[in-house]
Order: sequence, then structure tokens, then C-alpha cells
Amino acid sequence: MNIGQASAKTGLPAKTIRYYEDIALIRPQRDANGYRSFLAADIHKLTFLARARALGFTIEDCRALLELWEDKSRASADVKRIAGQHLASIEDKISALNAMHETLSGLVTSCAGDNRPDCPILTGLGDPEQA
Amino acid sequence: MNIGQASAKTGLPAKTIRYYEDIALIRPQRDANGYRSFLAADIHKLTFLARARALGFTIEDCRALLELWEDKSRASADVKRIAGQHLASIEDKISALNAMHETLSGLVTSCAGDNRPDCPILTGLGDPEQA
DNA sequence: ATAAGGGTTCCCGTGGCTGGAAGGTCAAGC
DNA sequence: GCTTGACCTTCCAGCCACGGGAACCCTTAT
Repeated sequence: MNIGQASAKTGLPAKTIRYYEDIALIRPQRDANGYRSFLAADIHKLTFLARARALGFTIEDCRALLELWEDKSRASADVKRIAGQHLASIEDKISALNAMHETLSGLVTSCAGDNRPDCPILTGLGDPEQA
Repeated sequence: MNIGQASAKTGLPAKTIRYYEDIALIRPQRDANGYRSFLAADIHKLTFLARARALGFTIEDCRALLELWEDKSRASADVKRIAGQHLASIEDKISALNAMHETLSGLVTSCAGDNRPDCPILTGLGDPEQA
């Protein structure tokens, strides 16, 4: 299977797949003409990567997870630890965004949004006390 | 005021302040010895930037907001539009993170996390149907 | 005179790709 | 056989918003 088909199967752009080979997440074989040749196992890995990335795991997380994935004798606790840490970092990000949202929506609500220049958003941004 | 004091006043690293000058967000004067000299207006701008960045506005958003901030005849609607768009993008990010969180916490919960190799997290990541 | 603690510029690296240039390969149509 | 177009290859540059560190200059205190 060529890279185009692999891309279609996994939903990953060809560029991304090449990049994943570059950083040694996958190691597809090569045909005589130099084209990458993707086997079922490669597709499976790419699907795994696509999904893990979509869940926000970093590339290095993915690398670790892929290793565990291939290690049939892994302890599920190892996997759970990585996933748990990532879950915590997602929670942190959500909290941070919620805080931003609260502050900003307060500012936006208080702004008339008309032709006049008075704008509590700008005032609030300039003077933290007033946010 | 030198860059160190400006940094202390605004909470922004000196590196960041130099970067902001580089990309022309601020234009502090220079002393005879070549040191940057920050006036009250510069500090005010930096404070504005620090706060807007903390709320997740991009640099280009900040540039636009700063322009409006300095334009005493601006319409508050212009400011509100930028802030509203950013608010919407924050909401998008929160939704995306919540979706990730839901999926991932489901996987994590279903994993025993012991010494056995069976791990629904890895299975779920490999096979989307089973997530 | 020297040492510490400012400041300056410059260039490289980050993460995770994405775009584009320059060129090789393959299948189809004339 | 030749061209066209779609595919594939490598490599280089750029994105965002800085941060690290080198190499050097300026100021102040001892």
C-alpha cells in the first residue's frame, strides 16, 4: 500500500505520515522504486497514532504508548499512568480555559458594542484591578 | 526605567519584552548607552499585553487591540468583535477538551491498572469502534 | 583593577506539523 | 513512442511565541 492509500485509510495527511517515519514512530518498508510500502501492521499503528493524537497525547506520549502497545507483557498500570497524567493535564487546561472564559465573558458582556468609544474590555485589559 | 525594572513591574520576562519590541508591539526609547528606556506609557502597554496574552489572545489580536486602545475615537463594537471571536474560540477549545476528557476518562476508568497486560486503553486507541 | 550584575545583539531550538520546490515513477490515452 | 497528469521522493523554509545561551558592553562597588 502506497502512502496515498495509507493516508486515505488513516485520515492522516501524507506529510504527517512521512514525519512520523522521520521521527521513527513507524518504519514502513520500501518498494524497489523507493516508494514506502505500508503493511497492515503499519496501518494499525498509524490508526493508533491518529487516535491518540486526536485525544491530545503528545508525540512522546504516543511513542511510549506504542512501545507498550507492542509489548505484549506490559502491565496495564504503565498505560494507565500515562493516560492518567494526560487526563490531569487536560483537566488543567480546561480549568485554565474556564477561568479565561469567565473573565473574558464578563468583559464582553459589559461592553455596549456600539459606536461609542467607551469600552470596558480595553479598560479591563489595561487595568487588572478593574477586570 | 531599564528592562529589568519593566520586567519586574509587568511580570513579563525581559526576553519577551525584547521580542515584543522586535515585532513592533512596543517602541521604547533608548538611552545614550543603548539601553532601552521604558516610560509609563510603555509599561502600560506591556501590562495590557501581559493581561491580554494571559487571556489567550494571540499576538495579532493583541496588536489589533492595542491599536484600538490607542485610537481614542474607536468604536467599542470593534473591540467587542475581536473579544467575541476569541471567546468563541475559547468555547471551541473547551468543548474539544471536554470531549477528549470524556473519551479518555472512560478508557482510564475501564483499565484495571494492575500487573496484567490487558488494557482497554490500548485496545480503545487501536480500535476506534471499541472506544 | 576587578568582579558582579545589569544590559546588548545574534542565532538556534522548541512541537508538530505544513507548504513548496525540484525531481523520479507510473498508468492511461493519442 | 510520447505526453499528460497523478502519484511518489527528498529537502528546505516557515509557523507561533517565545526561551537558552554565547559573546560582548556598561555600571557600580570594592
